[in-house]
Amino acid sequence: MKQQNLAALPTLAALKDKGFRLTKIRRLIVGAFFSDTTVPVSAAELQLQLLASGTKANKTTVYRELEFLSAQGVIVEINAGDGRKRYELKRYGHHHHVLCLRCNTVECVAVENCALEEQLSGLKDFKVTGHTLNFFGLCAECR
Amino acid sequence: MKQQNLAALPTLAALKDKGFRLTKIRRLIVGAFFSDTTVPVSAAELQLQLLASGTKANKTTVYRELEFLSAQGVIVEINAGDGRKRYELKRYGHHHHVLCLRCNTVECVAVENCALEEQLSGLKDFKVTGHTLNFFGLCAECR
DNA sequence: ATAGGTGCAAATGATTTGCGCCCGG
DNA sequence: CCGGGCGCAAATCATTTGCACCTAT
Repeated sequence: MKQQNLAALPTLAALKDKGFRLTKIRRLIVGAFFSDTTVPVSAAELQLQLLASGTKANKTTVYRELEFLSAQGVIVEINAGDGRKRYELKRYGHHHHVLCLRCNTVECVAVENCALEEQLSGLKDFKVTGHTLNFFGLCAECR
Repeated sequence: MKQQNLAALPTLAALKDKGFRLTKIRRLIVGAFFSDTTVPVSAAELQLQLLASGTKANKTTVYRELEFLSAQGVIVEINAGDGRKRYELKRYGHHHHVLCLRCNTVECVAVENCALEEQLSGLKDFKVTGHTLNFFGLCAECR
């Protein structure tokens, strides 16, 4: 059972190189992000995933690990606008999100010809460093 | 002092026509949205504005009024991604927001050639009804 | 008078923090 | 061994809800 999530290994090795420990929970969480690369997860969902795979992790620990992995640039925070934050693996392909207004699930999408930051106007002295773009609607099941 | 916020009067009249009461707090809140049309406000900020203009309003009342005005289509909810919701007057000119990462202020901006929803790809059966686009960066004071 | 509004206090829900114990290197 | 990690409980913060009182119409 140790051979799963090979994709996570370089990231784990990098963390270790930086002097951080590779605890069981950390391995599992990083592994989870690498095994499900399509849907951003919330802290609670991640805690449930761990539980489902047989590991009880404290809520606080999950929050702290998400904060840690964000700080390390492994994952990024997604804010869907419903109360909870979600996280996904940081990947350099730029993309955006689609949210179902009924069931609150989040999907990733691409936008063609995305050069939004160059198209801003009316900005007085504002240094833009990034953006988020969320689409809202109804997913296949909720329509 | 009764002649201020003339711009709010049609909206107030419309609410009255629908059978809702024009209480002092309601008039003041609608008036506040019409008098400062540039910056989305949070519930707490709005409560402070009322206080500053001499009216004590309960936090709960402010939240309920914001919910009410949203439901009536007078204002719209903006989610900046920091914990708090903000609201601004609903206007039909489509625009987006710029957030300062340091002081969390929000400004409104226009994006040229904005046809985002037509540019989505890879969406399986998702019915898109709207979007939010937030830019992040540093405002003039925080740079 | 009467339904819509308001205020206060308590509940909720997500996230954070303090602190002592534990374990990976 | 020892500092980073972990769990538990309590604290925060924004927002919501229950309930009794108030007031615009």
